Amino acid sequence: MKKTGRLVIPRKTIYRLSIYLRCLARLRENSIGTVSSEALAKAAGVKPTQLRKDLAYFGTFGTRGLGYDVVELSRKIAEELGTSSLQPVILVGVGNLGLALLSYRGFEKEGFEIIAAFDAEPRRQRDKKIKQPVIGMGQLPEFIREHNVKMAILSVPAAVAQAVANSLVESGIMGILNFAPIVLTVPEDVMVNNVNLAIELENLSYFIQG
Amino acid sequence: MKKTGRLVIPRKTIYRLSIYLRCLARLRENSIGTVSSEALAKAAGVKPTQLRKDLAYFGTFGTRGLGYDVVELSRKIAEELGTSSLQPVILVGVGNLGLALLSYRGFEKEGFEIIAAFDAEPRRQRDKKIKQPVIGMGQLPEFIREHNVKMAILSVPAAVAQAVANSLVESGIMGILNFAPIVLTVPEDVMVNNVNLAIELENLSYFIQG
DNA sequence: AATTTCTTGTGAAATTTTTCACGAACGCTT
DNA sequence: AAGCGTTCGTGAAAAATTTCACAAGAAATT
Repeated sequence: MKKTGRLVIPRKTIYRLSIYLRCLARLRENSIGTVSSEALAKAAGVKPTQLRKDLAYFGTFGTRGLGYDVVELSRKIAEELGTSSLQPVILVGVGNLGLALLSYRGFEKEGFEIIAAFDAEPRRQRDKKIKQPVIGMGQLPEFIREHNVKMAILSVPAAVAQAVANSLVESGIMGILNFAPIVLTVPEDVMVNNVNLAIELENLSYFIQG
Repeated sequence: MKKTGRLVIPRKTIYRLSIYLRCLARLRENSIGTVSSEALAKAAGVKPTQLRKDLAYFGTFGTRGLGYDVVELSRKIAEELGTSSLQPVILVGVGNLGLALLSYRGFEKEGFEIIAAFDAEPRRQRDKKIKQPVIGMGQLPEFIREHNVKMAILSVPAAVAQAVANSLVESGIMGILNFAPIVLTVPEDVMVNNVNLAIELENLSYFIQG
């Protein structure tokens, strides 16, 4: 009963696949060769059946009675996520948060590299800790096309976020990680993921006072 | 048909309430006094019926034929979220990301203040842009109790995240905004929100290459 | 004040997501 | 090689969430 036709995988499942991948990486570091759905699910904070359902969307990799081969499963998930190859990313908006993200090196070891930063006032390049060039907004479209960049981190003020997003999309950006606290309007085939730290804190705040 | 007994409001709804609140703030800045569910929903990126359902969880505030009073609805949502009062927050782990978050002033105007930072090596206080004191981990429990802090931002390396989380919980922290790329195990009444920027990028990457 | 127009609030339907339950497949032991 | 104990894969059930459809209520208009 193997379906070769690619099913649509829910967004939530994709998120969880990323989590599984990180748990598997830790297992691999500890030289663990095989893992059951129960153990991996526990490490990922989900139920075993959910893990198995998630994997079932794109194949069957386990061995009954034994579990999953850690290396093989890692490879399959990475392949499905398309994380195998490095993705160049640009960052737009070198304010407080933008600068913070640039100085954070955590992306690199996960397969992403911020290759350049853009700002309306590029002379703000005062911070020595960042290695990326800070370029004026005028050169943004040209840079995106030349380097065939598909993903952008948007950390500009809310007031200009939509305008900048429009420009990004026009130049060929297909995915935006948006830190501006507004809902961006983009064409259907462009993907936006929102991150709003204030909302996360607000959310915590709600649930802890019940 | 008014229910006085408090319904359990789904987590997703709480997230959206935060979004509505920000949209309403923008309307207020523009001196708009009244808004329909259709207009507000569009600004928030949801369907009108969903907005109305979300609000219905904790009351009925609209006027049929007219819409919602922007100021009143803001107040009601803020009240429901418990955002009315300032919440003190601490940050643990002044590495790259932690330092980045400290220098980011975006929380303040949203009702949260990072009152102190902690690190195993507090002498890392090299950055002049941050105003918060960086304190040794030894004083963490004492500080939490003395200042009655309930929320913490966790930006330590994955390897020590669980241990630090345990210590936080023991000292009385009830909500953790976790940037460490592992799933924390905490008591049921403690809330954890995970933020993983690499996963967000990975997720984008998946959907743009379909 | 009656009528029209608009927009909310909500029960019901539809959809999505999660969980359950169990047959099937495999390794291990005897 | 037969039997036992695990653990996967998956159709079906359950739960959660979203959307629909429309009655009801309020303002605006004539």
